[in-house]
Amino acid sequence: MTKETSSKTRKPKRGQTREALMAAALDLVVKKAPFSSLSLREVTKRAGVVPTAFYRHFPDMSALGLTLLDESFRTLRQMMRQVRQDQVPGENMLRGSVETYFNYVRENRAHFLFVAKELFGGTPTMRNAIRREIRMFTNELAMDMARFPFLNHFSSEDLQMMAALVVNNVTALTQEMLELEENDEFGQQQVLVAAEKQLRLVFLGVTQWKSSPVTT
Amino acid sequence: MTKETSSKTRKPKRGQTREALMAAALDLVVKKAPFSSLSLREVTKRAGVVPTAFYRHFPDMSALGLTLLDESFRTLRQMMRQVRQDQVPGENMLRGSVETYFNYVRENRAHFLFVAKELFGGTPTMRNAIRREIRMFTNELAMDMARFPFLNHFSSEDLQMMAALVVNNVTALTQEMLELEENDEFGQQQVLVAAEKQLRLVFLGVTQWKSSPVTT
DNA sequence: TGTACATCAGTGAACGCGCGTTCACTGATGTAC
DNA sequence: TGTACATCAGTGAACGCGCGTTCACTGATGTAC
Repeated sequence: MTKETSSKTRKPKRGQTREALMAAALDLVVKKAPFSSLSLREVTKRAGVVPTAFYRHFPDMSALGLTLLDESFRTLRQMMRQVRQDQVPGENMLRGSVETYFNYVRENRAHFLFVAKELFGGTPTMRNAIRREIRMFTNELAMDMARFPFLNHFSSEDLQMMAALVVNNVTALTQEMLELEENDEFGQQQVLVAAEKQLRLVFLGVTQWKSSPVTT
Repeated sequence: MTKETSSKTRKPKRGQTREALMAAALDLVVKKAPFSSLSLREVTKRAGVVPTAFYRHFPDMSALGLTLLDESFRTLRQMMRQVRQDQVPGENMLRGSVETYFNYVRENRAHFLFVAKELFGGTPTMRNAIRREIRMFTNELAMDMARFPFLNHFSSEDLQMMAALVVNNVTALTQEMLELEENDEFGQQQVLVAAEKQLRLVFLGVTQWKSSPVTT
């Protein structure tokens, strides 16, 4: 991109193995164990290369892990943007956001599973990176909320608290969703409905907070 | 107990190594890694016995893990009973329950950390056992809530949903608490205050649910 | 366009290490008479 | 109380295995002139 790609065909195999390694690791996380318990040899085996080839692309496994984390976060942020962009004001705004979000979870199951398993089982570096991202997520939600007329008189502490409440729940519900089999449509629908109900209840609480006026 | 302990001193070393193994594993989980990544040799080393001694007490590591899980759950249930028992009706019932609960978390940090790390990173057996326990916790909370006069006209589905909302949040806040250093009194106090605020907001929502009458 | 050279990605042998598990053992503790 | 025996908990040597990492290598691809 920067100073390559000059003449003909190019990059036929360029970075292909690197991607294969990442895909292999993600694959193993989904169908086996948390990333932290994968071995370098295991990953290279599934990627179809010899163990030593690994070092051409990453200094060690933890570097691969951080790259995967980065990739997952890009997915997450993209999702946030889409949820915010797709949202139409009014009655079914909440339903729409919830549906968009959980569709994203389903489509990026591997990344979400990877993050969920590292959130507690990973190295301190991983855990901190994930928690930082969740905090950013919470902050952005608080800022979004501040734009609503019936919310903008709350202190920023209260908005943070409310956003944290929502994020905590969505996180828990996401984990619940990930525990279900990929083809368990019924269970997934149930989680979605529960999510909507719970969030609606939370927003009912918000309208009552500090005896602020009720809005429909 | 059943047919032993007949004559003199007895059990000077009986079961002592077994306890040492469990304590060693718990200890390693707290200060190092998730249980699933501990090795048998590592645990016996810390317990001060030779690796082969392990087999006198457990068939393998996963058996030790399940025993630890059992022990942790006993602690958890004990806590639930205490929260329910200590609770005085009225204004500060919520505050009291929250404080009792988080004191328990602090006093049983090792067990909670163990469970938190296994909730996602553990074997399917472990994960299922933990989720089953959380579900029981939710059910009992729903039943407790049904006893309150201003709640007992809700459908049991709605009560379940509300209980799940509370449990989801308390779980998330517990994880947040466990991420803090053991001596970070200030941070812990902050989590506790946030927990109280969030739960109060949830109960505000509950009073509004399905336009039921508001009670103070 | 053709040739000579540099860079790069993947190979395969080899290393030392910690792992789970086996086995025959030892010595302490408990039991029977 | 004393002796003979059984049970039990911990030992230490040994095994085969998968691990991360090193190294010198090979052949393909890209670059300079």
